[in-house]
Amino acid sequence: MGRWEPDARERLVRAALDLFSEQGYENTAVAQIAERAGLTKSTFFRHFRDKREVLFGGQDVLAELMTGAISGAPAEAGPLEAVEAALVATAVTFTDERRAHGPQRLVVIAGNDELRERAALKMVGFAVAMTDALKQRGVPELEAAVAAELGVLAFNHGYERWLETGGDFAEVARRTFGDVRAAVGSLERAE
Amino acid sequence: MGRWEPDARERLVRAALDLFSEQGYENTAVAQIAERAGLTKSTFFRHFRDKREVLFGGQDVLAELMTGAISGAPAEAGPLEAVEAALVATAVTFTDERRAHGPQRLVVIAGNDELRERAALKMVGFAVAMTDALKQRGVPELEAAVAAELGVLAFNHGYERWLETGGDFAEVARRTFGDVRAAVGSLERAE
DNA sequence: TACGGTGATGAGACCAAGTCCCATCACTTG
DNA sequence: CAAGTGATGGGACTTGGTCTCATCACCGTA
Repeated sequence: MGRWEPDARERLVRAALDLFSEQGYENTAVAQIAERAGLTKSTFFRHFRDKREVLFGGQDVLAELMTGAISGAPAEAGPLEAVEAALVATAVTFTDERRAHGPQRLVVIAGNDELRERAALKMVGFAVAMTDALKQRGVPELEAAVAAELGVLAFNHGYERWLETGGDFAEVARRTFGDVRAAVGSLERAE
Repeated sequence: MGRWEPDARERLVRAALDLFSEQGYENTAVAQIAERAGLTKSTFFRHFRDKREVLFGGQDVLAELMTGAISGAPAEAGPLEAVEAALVATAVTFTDERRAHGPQRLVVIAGNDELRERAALKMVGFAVAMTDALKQRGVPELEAAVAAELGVLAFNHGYERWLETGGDFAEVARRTFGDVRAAVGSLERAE
């Protein structure tokens, strides 16, 4: 796998993130990102399906980790325990490097509709993946959907918490999921 | 408000829906949709923000109905009751005409990533709107988020059910939301 | 009946996203 | 050292989306 300047993909991500922060997402052309990374437009689209995807690389891995954890959970585990295992399983991808540009990334995404749209699709993807994995364990459709949705909610809140506080993501995820479950309990008791 | 051939907007929707069904979303150019509707590309983009939006018109009205119902719910109502009221409040928009092209619309959306993306964003929009409205009632952040998410889940399942069975959407929504709440209960009891 | 105002449309230039195809270059292997 | 492989460069091309200006139908008023 020959190549001259290594890490083309990461250089593109860095360049994109910086340019988006400096001048906004829509004022940045793909050609400009490629140029700053010392590459061309062609190469950019060889690494990323489209302009948005440069900020969402590796999310398919997360979905696989989640479904794997749910399928591999002990038979006695309930749906919510399986979902918690799914969240914990994603912790391996939450590296220091990822934490470094996380906040910058969130700001950029929040500031643009196209990017929020892509983010929403990714979350739906997680929910669908977990729902299917739960159904495969014999969990009824609607219970699976609810459990998965709670999991996604905890994942998002946990991610933000992790960016603020740092530490082990598995720990943060477990705590956040516990908070979500407590919130569910409060709702049920409320009437 | 002068105009010669009336209902330009609806003609565009019809033309788009038919063309998407016949040849697929990505094989259909905006110019072609406009042509079939007896209009031009310019006019299309005057009615819809982008090509996707032709399938999602009027969804902002839904969000307003939801937040309105939550804000207007009696003070004694718990978060889940308020969310149920939000779902019921959207029923006024579920007309026979909407039910007529609903299934066709769902098939088209399911067959294309861009459209699923837009649909996902709309659902997130609902969730955020309901969460904010609940927080304004004094519901804690996380409880509000959970309640809103359960509401969106019920809304989606309810919509599909309504397309299959017909009848009053308010009725279907109430029943579906009840099912979702029951599923939550099962999850809690499961461990 | 003639007039000007208003709102919706048509027409076309223009830019950037994304696709495609082919040439080229670095590096590896026999 | 030659052939092969994988990543890149470059440019043509289509289409989504924006923008500006001209045009047309209708409405109210004098």
